[in-house]
Amino acid sequence: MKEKPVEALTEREAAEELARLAAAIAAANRAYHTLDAPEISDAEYDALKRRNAAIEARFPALKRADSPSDQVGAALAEGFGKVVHRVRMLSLENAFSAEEVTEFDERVRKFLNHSGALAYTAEPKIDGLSLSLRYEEGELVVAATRGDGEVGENVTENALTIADIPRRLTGAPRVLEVRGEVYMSHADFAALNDRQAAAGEKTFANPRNAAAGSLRQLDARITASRPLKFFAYSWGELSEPLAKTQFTAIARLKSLGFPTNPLTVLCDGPEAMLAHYRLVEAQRATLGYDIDGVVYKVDDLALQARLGFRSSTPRWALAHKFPAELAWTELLGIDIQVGRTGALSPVARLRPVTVGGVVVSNATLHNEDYIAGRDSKGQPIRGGKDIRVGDWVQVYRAGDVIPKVADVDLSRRKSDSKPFVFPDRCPECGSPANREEGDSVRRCTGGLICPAQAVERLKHFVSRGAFDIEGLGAKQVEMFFNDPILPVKTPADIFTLAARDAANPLQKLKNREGFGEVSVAKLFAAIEARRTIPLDRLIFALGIRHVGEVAAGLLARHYGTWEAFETAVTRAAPGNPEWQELTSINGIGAVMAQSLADAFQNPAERAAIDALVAQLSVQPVQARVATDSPVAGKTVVFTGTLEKMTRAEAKARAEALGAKVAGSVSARTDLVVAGPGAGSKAKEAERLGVPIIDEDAWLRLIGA
DNA sequence: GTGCCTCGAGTTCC
DNA sequence: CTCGAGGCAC
Repeated sequence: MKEKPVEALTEREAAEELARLAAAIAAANRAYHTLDAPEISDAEYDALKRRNAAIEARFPALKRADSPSDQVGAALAEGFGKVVHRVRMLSLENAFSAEEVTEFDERVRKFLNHSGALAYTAEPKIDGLSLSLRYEEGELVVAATRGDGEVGENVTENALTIADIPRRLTGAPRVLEVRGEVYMSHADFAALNDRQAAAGEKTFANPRNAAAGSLRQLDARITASRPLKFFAYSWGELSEPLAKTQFTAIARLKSLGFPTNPLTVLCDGPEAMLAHYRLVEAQRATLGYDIDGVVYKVDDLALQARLGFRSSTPRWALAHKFPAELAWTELLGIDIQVGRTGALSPVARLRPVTVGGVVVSNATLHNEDYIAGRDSKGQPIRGGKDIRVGDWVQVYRAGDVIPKVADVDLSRRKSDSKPFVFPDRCPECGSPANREEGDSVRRCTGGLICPAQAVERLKHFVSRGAFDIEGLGAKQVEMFFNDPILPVKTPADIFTLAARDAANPLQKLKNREGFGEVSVAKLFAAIEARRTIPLDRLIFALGIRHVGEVAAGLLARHYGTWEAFETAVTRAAPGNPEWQELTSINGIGAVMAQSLADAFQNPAERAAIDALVAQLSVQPVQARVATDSPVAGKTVVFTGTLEKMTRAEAKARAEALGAKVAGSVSARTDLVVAGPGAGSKAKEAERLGVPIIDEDAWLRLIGA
């Protein structure tokens, strides 16, 4: 692989490469220590470690929690290496009705400004786990699970044991990432469970869990003994296109030796798609493997490219799900949980029941209104039936995951049952729990006084997008929160843990049950490493209401430094210049601005924030460095008629290249793209001296 | 004011 | 994963 000099790396490239190096070094370690068969030479291994160290030296903020430079070459005791997907593995938008399918087709055609019918592929949606197989020069080099879509787990050894997956391809593109689903057939699942039971091992709840559990075995020999299968249905990075259409691309994958689903067909529009859905549904029981719906994709790959992606799903695909499985059970009780924002969430405790292959004993009841049988607008749901303890309730798993209560059997309701009374005080701290006007949730007003809120905020603080401290997860936070010797009540306390432990000669953390010398040293090192924190992570970690990961990123990029951010939000009040600036940030409105001002202007909250920041070195964040696109960071306005694409499409493409698309021309506009019929906006641009180009020039500029 | 599109927050089970 | 709601474009 040709390497870019460390000096020339962008931050993003550096982060990606550090992740790749961590995975490569971990894999080499594992191969060396556990398999007795080093895959790379010592010199190559040293080169990887040197490069890793060089990149870390230039970008200290990017140093990973699992950095290889912190490891002494020891084999990783557990876990798989990480793989950064070159092309993200996305999820699909879901639909549950025929109406939503026709709407999908309309939306796609509107986006493309396509008046005629469009062709789509339709195929069964296999209920397994997705896998990405990377082939280089025809050799399988990496197999990775989906993970969170950005980073998956390296399961190459395990994937190589699956008979359906070719090790070697002939006539394939130089780089080819094949994506598909690993699954287990009903017959194999039943036989496996029989074997497991006979051997006194645990059995699996359903084929999907069995497939997932089998693929994620640390010992590949166990995976080899499990009857896993594979269907290819998509692809990631390619060195050259596979075909011009989805349907022929799948045929190409088949000819390369991958199993593809025989129920994949080409449809000329929504009616044919729905007909195929009904056909697949009718055959569902006899297929011999689990499916949970039908997937539709725009067939023309050029059109797929034009449609592009939303934040986490492609615009050109839709998963049409089968109706969820339902089950009746008894509602044993209703508990109230308190979240980090103080939200009181009711949870149903159920007599355990199997729904869709999994035993469910808890289900969400959303909020007060849901239990009462009305939605937040006062409209009756479930026919206005309320939910009472002791009722027989119908449960399903929304999206096959989250258990919910769908219905109540009034005929089985006991005559002495009483409506559930939602508490108006926090069950954890006793503070009043109020509902704000127009809000559907009741919130504890205790703030930091409420132990439940305090501990949930700490959990948020150490969560993945925030400080993400290895060895300090939700469980440990809860333990330290209640610990009499080394209490952690606020985020700042985390950073004084090591010093407090050192100052206590008698009851050292390392001598406690569940801790040892090594794990304590690792924990303290992980905390130390996070003393240096990028501004965006810090802002997110504060857990300010309405300010999530994305908003935190916007704020960090706008203000750049903690000092600038802190000054601005401390001063911001409706109408003043700081407020104006804050709300002028695209994506930050009045609600978020008020929430930020509230947090920074409340003395107790402010004290906690100041104590925390005093412990940290906050890394400034540069305004988004220009990508290699010529329009990155530029503000563009489209006006007049666009002939080669629709407005929505032009906007999406421009934004994908890092440009900001505005609706009106101002002094801050960098470029106006004017089509025929452009009127006042073009005139305004002329007056302000903003460059104006036509659509063709725009397309050339962005290299389309 | 209305209608997208995203984001934020809360949730379950393995 | 889903719901509710914030933010913004039309």
